[in-house]
Amino acid sequence: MTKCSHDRKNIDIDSLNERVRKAGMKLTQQRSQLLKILLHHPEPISADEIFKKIDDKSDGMDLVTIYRILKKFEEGGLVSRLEFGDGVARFELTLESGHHHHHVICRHCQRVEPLHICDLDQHIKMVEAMGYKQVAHRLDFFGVCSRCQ
Amino acid sequence: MTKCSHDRKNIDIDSLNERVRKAGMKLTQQRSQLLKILLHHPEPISADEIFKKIDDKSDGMDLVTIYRILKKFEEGGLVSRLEFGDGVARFELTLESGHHHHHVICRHCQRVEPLHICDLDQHIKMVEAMGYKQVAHRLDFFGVCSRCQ
DNA sequence: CTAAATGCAAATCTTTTGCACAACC
DNA sequence: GGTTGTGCAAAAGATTTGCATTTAG
Repeated sequence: MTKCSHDRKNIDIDSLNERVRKAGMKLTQQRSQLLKILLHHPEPISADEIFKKIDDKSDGMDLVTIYRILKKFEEGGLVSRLEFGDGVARFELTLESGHHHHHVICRHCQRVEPLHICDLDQHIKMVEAMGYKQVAHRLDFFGVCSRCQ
Repeated sequence: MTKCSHDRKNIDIDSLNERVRKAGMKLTQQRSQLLKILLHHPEPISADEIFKKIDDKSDGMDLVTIYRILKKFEEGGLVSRLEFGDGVARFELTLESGHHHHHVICRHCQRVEPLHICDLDQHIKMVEAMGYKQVAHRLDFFGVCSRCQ
């Protein structure tokens, strides 16, 4: 039902690296390392989680650097910042060409699953009718997943 | 178009106080003061904004107390916690009996406007079909409001 | 009276900033 | 070579916790 893993396979490190350069950023060892982690992580991941993943491999990269790269990548449109309400920002690769999805978050285990439907045209039209331009939206579902019930 | 101010008038301090007691909490001076502020504030408001409102009147209540009350109120279902992505949690009174609304946030001035339509039945059914129980959702729109364009 | 709530101080957690050094193009 | 990025230390901002004192019921 979800196309997540399928989509993910269509992104490779090379095209990501190219997107870094296209955005006018230098491609450092740290940045490609971070891209690899994002690419292979199935769910939105926080700066600290990334840091711990790297730390385990005694292959240092500073937490500060992670924050800075994530901010740069967000500005460059490579990653999207998500907040699910627990005070920690999580990040995921922005898929190409307007691919757009939402999230289902388990209230119990915090696991995140993507939801690949989005039919909010009438909502968006209404917001535009209220006078807003450049309307974007965020839609998340919270529930208790089958494993946690 | 929005029913916000209308709905708000239908809530009075007395019924709020009653909800505090029903939730098994003591009704302190600080709590009813906080309720009044929430009642008369048209948009979701942060703990610090509440603190400053009170501070202006030289009528002290500790910031810590505000955080503690808001957490209690959230547990008791009196207020809803919202996060719009700037790292600050904002709160609003939970309107009674399933009244449900969303938000339109101006990317420029951060002003929040309520949106009183919600027609996501098919989305919710889909999430339930994925195995989730107790499905709730959050939908926010971001745009540039007419004043800021 | 007694459990619950508050105030104050200090801690914690996430994220940001300053500055010297290193790396990419 | 010069701009851009990184590491380290320290700061900043939001939120939480410990503990003694106060207050609602």
